[in-house]
Amino acid sequence: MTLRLHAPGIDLALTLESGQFFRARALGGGWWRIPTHGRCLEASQDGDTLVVEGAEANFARAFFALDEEPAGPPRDPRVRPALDAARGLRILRQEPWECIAAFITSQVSNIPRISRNVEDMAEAFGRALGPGLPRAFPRPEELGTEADLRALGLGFRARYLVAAAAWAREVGTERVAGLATDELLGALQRIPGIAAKVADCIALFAYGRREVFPVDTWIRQAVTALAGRMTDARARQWGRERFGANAGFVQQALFVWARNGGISAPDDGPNGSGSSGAPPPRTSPRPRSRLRPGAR
DNA sequence: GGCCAGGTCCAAT
DNA sequence: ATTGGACATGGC
Repeated sequence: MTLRLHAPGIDLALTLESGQFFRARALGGGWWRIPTHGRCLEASQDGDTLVVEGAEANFARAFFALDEEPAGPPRDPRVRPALDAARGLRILRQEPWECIAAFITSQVSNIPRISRNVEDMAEAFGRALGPGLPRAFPRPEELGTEADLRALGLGFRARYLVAAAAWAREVGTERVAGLATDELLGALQRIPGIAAKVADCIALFAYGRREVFPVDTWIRQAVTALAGRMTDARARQWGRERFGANAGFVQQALFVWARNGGISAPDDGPNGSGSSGAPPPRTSPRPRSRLRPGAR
């Protein structure tokens, strides 16, 4: 069964490689394999049409958030370059438990490693989805012990993952789905290993809360370039107040933009204690990892 | 081979 | 309330 879904302006490759979801793999020919929500679908794009195999329309529309209003014009013209760089980006609606685990895994890491860690957890503990297919991400009760996870290379995150799995089993990810956003964030932050940044990512990428503005090292740099140095907590507020219902989208656009070298301002750590004397500005931002320039 | 990474927790101001 | 280190491992 092949689905053709109207997805105006979408850039599927950008969406799947923007660092919000870690299990999409390019199959070649513009096709992607996407294990999510306990199944494996395939997708490609034909202009404004999303072509999907292996899922029913309602499921695909929900995962790709196709019924959402596209982000309106930015209130702040300074983010225009970032939004241009991220044209076609969509925010997916991920499965909450996998999203929780993935963003715990993301701590002090990088996208290639996060992807590998998430894949390793699936291959080690997940249910088989079929011959030749990747495994599902393990359910909370299937995730291994802390020692198992350390053996997979998860490091200090292993303890947090085990705690989050216990929470997901005992409380359940659906129990908090109806909470107001700040209550949801509070509930998530009661899990050891989840603080503001990871909670924001989960609220944004799994619970559809587009009004949050997760602040990581890249966003810290972007906000510094746009509005000057401030603490992460302030930057988070700044983004929420400035971009309102679009904060999450703008944040992800800034993330893509910053990682692609859109920033030239220096950065000095999470608390904005910048050296008062003007430091020699780096002339080049540093040759950081690109977002695979070859990939569409 | 270092440096630093989609952070968080804890102890010491 | 703010701040510096520790935490495990691996990309580049």
